[in-house]
Amino acid sequence: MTDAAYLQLQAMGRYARATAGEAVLADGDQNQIVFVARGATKLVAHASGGREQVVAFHFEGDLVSVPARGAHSYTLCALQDCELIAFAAAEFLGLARSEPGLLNEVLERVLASLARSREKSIALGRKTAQERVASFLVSMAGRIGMPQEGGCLLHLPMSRRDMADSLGLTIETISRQLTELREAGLIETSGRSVVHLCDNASLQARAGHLSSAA
Amino acid sequence: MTDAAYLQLQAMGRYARATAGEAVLADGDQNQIVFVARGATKLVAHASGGREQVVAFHFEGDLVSVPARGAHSYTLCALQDCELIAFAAAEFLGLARSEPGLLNEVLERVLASLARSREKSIALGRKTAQERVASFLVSMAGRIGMPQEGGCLLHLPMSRRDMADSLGLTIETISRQLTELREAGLIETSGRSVVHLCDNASLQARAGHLSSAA
DNA sequence: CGTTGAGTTGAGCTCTTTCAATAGGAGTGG
DNA sequence: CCACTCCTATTGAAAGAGCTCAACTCAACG
Repeated sequence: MTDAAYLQLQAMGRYARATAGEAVLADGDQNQIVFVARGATKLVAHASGGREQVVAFHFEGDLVSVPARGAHSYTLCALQDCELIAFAAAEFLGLARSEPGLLNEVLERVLASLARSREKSIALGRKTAQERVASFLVSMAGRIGMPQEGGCLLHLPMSRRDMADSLGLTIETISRQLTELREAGLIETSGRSVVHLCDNASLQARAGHLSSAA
Repeated sequence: MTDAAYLQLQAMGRYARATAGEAVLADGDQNQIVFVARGATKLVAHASGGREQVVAFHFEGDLVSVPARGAHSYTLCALQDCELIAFAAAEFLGLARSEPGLLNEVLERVLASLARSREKSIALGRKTAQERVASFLVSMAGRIGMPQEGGCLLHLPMSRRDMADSLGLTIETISRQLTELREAGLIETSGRSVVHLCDNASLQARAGHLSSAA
């Protein structure tokens, strides 16, 4: 990227800090692009009747596309203390047009987001509660898990409610499924947010993933 | 776009025809980008146990990103007779890098796909059967509906099974909900695939959409 | 060390699914 | 053009997965 472009980017980006639990960006009238410099966030969609759906989680280094308000409204919320850089999507893409490298990078990240969103659709549309929870753990392990001998260690920054709102379940069901997975020896838990995945292969099987041979 | 780029694009694109019901593109080992020149398609994800989730529908002029096989496999299927142009995503993006206009166009379409995918997540995660069907109709009306005085006319190219697999329901539930909407006077149906939306406002209310005042 | 909110566990209920039977549409061949 | 057939869609009754409501337990923090 050229220095000039970099400066422009800095000029149009709004830097923001947010403390855990805080709404960073309420739904506006235009699309936003947000870069998560530090921390973790959730993108929450609001439907009628106060129902909420967590549409995506984001971690350090992730890029988030926050849609303008339409049939539903969206809010970006901090799960932990965060540092964020927000851009109006139109401006950002206008600049990026003259910076193919940047544009390409953004496109690849957006494609990855799309792929994750589709995986979520599969879970929400066709999987049982247990499969959803297992899928969630496997997915999180891939994004923020710390590999250990004989497993993977997870520090989940989100609450049971966040998981429930992400998986289309209730907190009670999340709790019950975690208990079942624990009793099956697939995971170990410690406190509210630490999960140790003991048997990734079995977990993937319970996640309803296609076996690679299929 | 330059002529040279256009020629390159033509050279790397694979043209394909498909008849209704046919699988156009089984899951490969690399991402694909497909342009729907004519017809309509569905992108189907396969989970264990033969379960299928329709992840997206596409119509004439749409661009589809078909993911490589991962935890689930994806198949692009023709709903009607189609003409398609398929690219290996890596090649396509390589060329697009030198064509910012093209890249930008692709990015905007992918962002639109992401937004639709998220709307689907809301439906699958937090909406009742009736709300899902109403949302589906409203969404389809926006994409392929023909406005009429006092409503909107829809020719749905997909079967009840496709709708069910898209909305995370069964064909029986789809049928029952359509009946309810018909009896409530919100829609009229004719044959298998024609639906007339009589009252868009009420339909949006039943879709669980946020009222614009909220 | 107590308080408070988050998480877990249990029992009954609801919405959607499942299973089964009927009706309807589209295409075919007489 | 109509009758026949097959597959899709509709409708009904029973079963099940997850939800709701309620009580209890635990962990973090002052």
